[in-house]
Amino acid sequence: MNIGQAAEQSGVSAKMIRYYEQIGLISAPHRTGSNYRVYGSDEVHVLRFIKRARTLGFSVEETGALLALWQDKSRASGEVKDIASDHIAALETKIAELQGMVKTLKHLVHCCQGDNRPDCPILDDLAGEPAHKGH
Amino acid sequence: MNIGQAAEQSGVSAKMIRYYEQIGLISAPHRTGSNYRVYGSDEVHVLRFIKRARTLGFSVEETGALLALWQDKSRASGEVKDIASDHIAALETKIAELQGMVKTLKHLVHCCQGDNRPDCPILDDLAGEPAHKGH
DNA sequence: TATAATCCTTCCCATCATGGGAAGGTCAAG
DNA sequence: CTTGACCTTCCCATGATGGGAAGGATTATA
Repeated sequence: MNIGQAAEQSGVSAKMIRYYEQIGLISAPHRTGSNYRVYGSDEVHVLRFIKRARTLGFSVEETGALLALWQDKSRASGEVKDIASDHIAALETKIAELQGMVKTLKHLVHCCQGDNRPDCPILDDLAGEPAHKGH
Repeated sequence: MNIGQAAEQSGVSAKMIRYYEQIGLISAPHRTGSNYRVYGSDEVHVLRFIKRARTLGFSVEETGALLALWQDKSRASGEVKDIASDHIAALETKIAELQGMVKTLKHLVHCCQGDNRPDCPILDDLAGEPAHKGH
């Protein structure tokens, strides 16, 4: 199968398949006499694994670690659990950060009249000016 | 004041100040005879505004729009409110997405023994295999 | 005053993951 | 045998930031 089919079956674009090969995440496939990459179901399976990991927010580097563990028959599941747990913690930190932003912005929007007057507490906040009215 | 002081007083690195100038977010400051950039308190005020907006997760482009509204005395606060509201919606979408990832990962981690046995439901999920045990 | 340390300047490169597109070779169907 | 769809490699762009080199300017110290 050519790279186009492999892309379609795995959900990973042909561009990205070549990129993953280039950075060593996947190994170089066989080539036809005319230099086309040839993939089989094993390779597509690997690509699907990568796609799923990326969808779950693992970085390419983390995905590589998970892939190595997946392909290592004698691996210990503890390592995988650690990677996943670390990733959960990182995601939760990010979520908390975004929630902090939302909270602040909602407060500002709530204070803002949103009419045609130039007075705007959102801009005042950005400019570092003290709030004039509590709520 | 030189760029170093302006950076210190605004919390924006000298590198980024030059970058913001380059992309037109801020205007080019005066230069000394020896080609040093010179900043005053007005410029620092602008940089603080930018810093605050970036901290709240606005993109540089959005920050530029807010900056223009801030500097436009006849602006309507409704425009600002719209930008902020859109940004809140985008943040909330992102948060929901991350929460979805966390939920899936927590489920997988919960199912994983985390011991030295090679059996690992997390990897099985990534590989697209059906789960064997409910919970 | 001479020299060293600290600043400033521009310029290039790297990140991370992805896409766009050009120039050119290959293959299959009509 | 032509046409269109595919493949190849190579370069460039994103967004926001940092690193670092090479060289000029200023400031502090010996």
